[in-house]
Amino acid sequence: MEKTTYTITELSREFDVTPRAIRFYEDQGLLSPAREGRRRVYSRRDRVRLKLILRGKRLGFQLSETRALFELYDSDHGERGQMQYFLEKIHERRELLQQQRRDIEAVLGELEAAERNVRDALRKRDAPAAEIGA
Amino acid sequence: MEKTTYTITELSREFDVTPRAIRFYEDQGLLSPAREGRRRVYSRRDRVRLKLILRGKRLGFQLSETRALFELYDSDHGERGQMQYFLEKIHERRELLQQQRRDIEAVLGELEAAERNVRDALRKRDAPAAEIGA
DNA sequence: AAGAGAGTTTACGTTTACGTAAAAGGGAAG
DNA sequence: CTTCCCTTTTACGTAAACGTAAACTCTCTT
Repeated sequence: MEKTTYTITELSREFDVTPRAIRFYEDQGLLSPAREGRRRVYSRRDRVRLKLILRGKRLGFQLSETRALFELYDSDHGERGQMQYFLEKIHERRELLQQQRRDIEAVLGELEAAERNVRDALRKRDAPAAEIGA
Repeated sequence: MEKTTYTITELSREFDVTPRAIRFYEDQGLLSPAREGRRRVYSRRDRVRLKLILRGKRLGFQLSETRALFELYDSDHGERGQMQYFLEKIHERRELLQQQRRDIEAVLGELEAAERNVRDALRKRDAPAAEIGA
């Protein structure tokens, strides 16, 4: 059987975040785990959301932005206005991500160039005689 | 002739940041423009650095991290230890960027799927008769 | 019964990256 | 000279995302 519920410490270990952070995401309206008495019980849906939150963070999303996307996703898909709005948001986000990807390509390229330079310099140190051109 | 110096407002307009931000980067040791009296005069090197700072920001670098990279880059390339350290930093940074790129691919994929869903839903609204299957 | 260990609430503290306002210094235009 | 505009310095303010500490509550375990 696949695991179907999680405690806060399980999730915090799996994703390497503190329980404090997870509770904070709940405060901000990004998670809403069930309760068993006072204790929080996380479903698989909660777990997926946590994963999405963290991925969003890695990409520079603010929590409020991620929450807005969740709300849009949960909202009434029948409302035409909502859907158009959602499409706009998707478009904006895509532009940002594509810019980010270009930035990454640029930096990766520069890193490679820098690495080659350093390696060359190291080679010259290790075989200084070669510098004479023989 | 290519432009060779810039004022703070020129740069702030070109890159769409406030002068306040540019001065702040200087406070943090990321820029060190010349002075003409009290006024700041930015060279092309300063301009390049500003561009790099902003790109770093888009990728989630903290200013302190960008500064560290600048310092490494400026530092004594003759010192073997420095060079090894630089290579390590490059490696770390590359791993992070590659993870980020994977995140972006994932999100772009999800955005596409979400967009298709919404567009389908819109089509069904616009041609409800087709739902019957005729 | 008593302690250990995890989880909870409440609330104040902290860091990063600037925003914003106040006060003052040129310089160039009228 | 006065006015206007840009720039500078100084300094306090702020939002986001938690960290950290205090004081409880439960639930076992010994």
